[in-house]
Order: sequence, then structure tokens, then C-alpha cells
Amino acid sequence: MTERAKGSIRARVRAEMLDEIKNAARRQLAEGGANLSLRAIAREMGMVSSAIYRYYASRDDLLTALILDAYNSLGEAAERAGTSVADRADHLGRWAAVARAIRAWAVARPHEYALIYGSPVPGYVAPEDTVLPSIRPVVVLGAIIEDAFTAGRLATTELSRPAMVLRPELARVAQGVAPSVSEPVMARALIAWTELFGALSFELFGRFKNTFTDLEAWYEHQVWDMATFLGLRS
Amino acid sequence: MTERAKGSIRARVRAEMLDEIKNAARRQLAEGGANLSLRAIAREMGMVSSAIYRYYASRDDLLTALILDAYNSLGEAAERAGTSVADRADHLGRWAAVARAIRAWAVARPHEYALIYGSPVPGYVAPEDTVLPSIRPVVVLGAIIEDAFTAGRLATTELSRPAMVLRPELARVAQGVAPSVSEPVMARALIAWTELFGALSFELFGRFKNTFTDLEAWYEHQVWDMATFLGLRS
DNA sequence: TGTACATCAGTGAACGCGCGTTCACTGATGTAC
DNA sequence: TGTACATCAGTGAACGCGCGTTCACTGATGTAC
Repeated sequence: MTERAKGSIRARVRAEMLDEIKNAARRQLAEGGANLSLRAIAREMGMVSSAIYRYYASRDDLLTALILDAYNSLGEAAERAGTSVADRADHLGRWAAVARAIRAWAVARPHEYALIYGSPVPGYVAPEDTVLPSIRPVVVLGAIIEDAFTAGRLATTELSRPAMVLRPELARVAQGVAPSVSEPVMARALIAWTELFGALSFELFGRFKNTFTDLEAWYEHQVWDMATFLGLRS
Repeated sequence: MTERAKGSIRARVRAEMLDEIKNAARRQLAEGGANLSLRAIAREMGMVSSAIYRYYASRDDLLTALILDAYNSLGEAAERAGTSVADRADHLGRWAAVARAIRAWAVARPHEYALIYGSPVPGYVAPEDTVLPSIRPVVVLGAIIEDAFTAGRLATTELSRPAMVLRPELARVAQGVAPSVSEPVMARALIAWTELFGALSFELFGRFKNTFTDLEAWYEHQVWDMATFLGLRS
């Protein structure tokens, strides 16, 4: 038992080190962008650079860990916001809450946002297991659309019809996140989704620096207008 | 005269070199991302690395030249597409032509797209004179909205009202690109714009790799649905 | 038209720096008997 | 409970590489008289 406890202490210390390295790496990201430097991380932690290799097999491994963390942390934020609205029938409120949570997350961690939604890191290939965490926010949105639709509270006027090639793929997405919904509605949801992330990229990458001073208000307006577009009513 | 001619020959050779260096740099971008290396460029051109300094004062200077080129080349593509539609009253056709031209440009030069619409290059600050070239495509879009509106062919139903803080800023944008148009309509135009670039970023940065096989068709659908959202009718 | 001088492109060596990764090692901590 | 051994974290030196930028230089090309 004592042995076990001691063993788990070592394991816990190790887990803490894994985290501390990631934290140092995140701080580095804030300065050097995606040009993550293992040596700089080691320096910040007061270790010798080769010591990092006790914890991560390579620079790419560390990058993968950071990317996974970013996806999961954004996913959690979206999920938490989605369930925070007490009135489950308030679909518009849920949509707004999730959209705001995503922006809050991104604005607080612009470099982690850039890591997962910015230009790909040259030479780095994301492994397969980043796919599931990366769609967590889409699942949250899908649930809102699904609920609104099955409650008959989704206005579906003026829908453009997606081309034939797109339908099976839209249907597949819908099956995963909003099974009752038609392809044109699913398409709209993806479009609204795309707009929100487009807005965040524009904001965080500085495109609206000379246009809007209150970027939060501008985002809020977009969230609202996209809700109209989606057919969500209050 | 002969002297002049010779002088201009030298100037022309110099201009060609400026271009060739940029071309080599663009090829490098395709491989290493924004990690532009002067030495690699010199190597590719069969020169010694210091020779580059006869043409560009620093790495940042060259980067600025590339960024300016990218903005202007995208701007030209958008303008050309905008004027290519013979029937000026076909606002929907103009919108689609411009949107398609932008995608065609981006898909042909993903790394230049990333340079201007991806995550900012760490440590690099874009100089002021990139602002004007960067808004050329917005001007093209603005003209279409303006024409559609003054022709009474822009459906303006269900417009959300922008918050007070946003109005003067939206009005200022409108004044520059679509002077007859109201703030809510201007906001919608910017939103449609944001959606298109969001779509391109998602496509080029690989977000829809596992979702859509025919990304051109998906973009086309978005262009169409955004036209509906904007109130453009055929 | 021919010659002396100025301008410019490109060279090659060097400075000072940073990087990821490997490897043999030293000690400390945990484990088995 | 005490001791011998195994595991593991962290060290320090090294490998081999790449980078941006400076500087004194060599020749070739253009200019002025």
C-alpha cells in the first residue's frame, strides 16, 4: 500500500510535469507563434533542454498534446455554455450562450485559437485522434438545431437547395449531430458555424482593427443575425 | 538617349530581379509556410545569401512586398470578376462571379492566402500601406450591394438592428463602399463577406477534409445561400 | 568617339545566434525480498 | 525492518544543422566630359 502510494506520487508528479511543460509551451506560443521551441521551454522551466524528452518524445508530440488540449478545452467551454441555459426550450438563448462562450474562449487564448483555427503549422500533420475533440462544438450546435427543429420552432423559409453531390455528405453530418434535420437546414447550420469562426479569425488576426472599436458588440450582432438566418426564434 | 536606354535596361533588370526573388520566395512559402528563409531563396536562385540585400533591405521588407503583392493580386482578381459580368443589373451574377474569383485565387495560391488571411506571422507588423490594397475586394462587394440597393432590387427583410455603438462605424464603412445603404444592410454585407472568408479558411486549412469531397460545390452553395441572406435576387 | 570615374551587383568569409535530438552519465526515488 | 537492485529524472556535452545580417572586396556596367 505504501509502495503503491509512493508509486502514484511519482505518477502524479509526472503528470504535473507534463502539464507544466504544456503551460510553459502555451506561454511561448503567445510570443513566438507556432514556432514552438523546446529549448526555450526548457529554459523557462530551469531545466536542460534534453530533459523535456523524458516527457515528450519530440517537438511534434508536444504540439499534438497542445492541439488536443485546445480542442478539448474549447469543446468543454461550448458544452458547458450549452447546458448552462436552464430553459432547454430557449434555443435562441442556447445558441447565443454557446457562441459567446466560444468567443470568450478564443479571445482569452488567441494563440491556442490560432493553433487550431489558423494556418496549419508547416510540416506538422495532425494525428487522427484530434478529429473527435475537434467536432465537440459542432455537436453542441447540432443539438440546439435538432431540439429547435423537433419542437417545431425552427423557421425554415427560403432555404437554398444544396447540389446533389452535397446531399449525402450533409445527411451524414446531420446523422451525427442533428438526425431529424434536412440537408438544407444542416447546410445552414454549417454556414452559421463558418461565419462565427470567420468572425473570430478576422477579429483575432487583426482584420477589423481599423473598422470596429467594440468587437464584442460586432460579434454579438453577428450571432444575432446568424440566428435569424438559421431560423431560430425567441 | 543611348545612355538613357542603357540606364533603363539596368533598371529593368533590377525590376526583374525583384520579381524573381519574390517568385522564389513564393515557392518557398509553399514548403515552409511563413517561415521564409532568405538563405533558401538565395540558394534557389544560385546566389550567395548576402546578395539578396542588394534588393530587399531585410527579411521583413521582402515579406511586406509579398503581402502587398498578394493583396493586390487578389484585389485585381475580384475587380476583374466584378466587371466581367456584362449585365451590370445582374447583381446576383456579379456577386457570384466575384465570390468564385476569390476562391479560385485562394485555391491556386493557398500559401499566399494564408499569408494575408491566416494567423499573423510572429514578430511581423504590417506597415500602413497594406491597408488600402487589403480592402479592394470589399470595395468590389460594396459596389454590387450599392447598385442592387439603388436599383430597388435588394430585399431588406428581417434585418437585425445593430447596436448603437456599431452604427457610426458601419456608416463610415458604408460611406466608403456603398454610400446609399443603411447600417443594417452594410452589416449583412460584412457578415456575408466574413462567411466567405471563413469558408475559404476552413477549406484551405483542412477543416472540411473529412466532411465534403466536392469543396467547390460546397462553396458554391454557400455563395448562393449568402446571396439569399443578403437579399440579392436574380 | 574614347577615356576616367562612379555606380552597382554579386562574392565570400565571418559573427553570433538558435534549433532538435542523441547519448553516456549521475543521483535520487521506488520495489522486492 | 533493512538491504540490494531496478527504475526513472535530470545533466552536460556534443552533433550537425540553419538562420539574418554585416563588411570589405572584385568586376562589370553605365555616365560625364
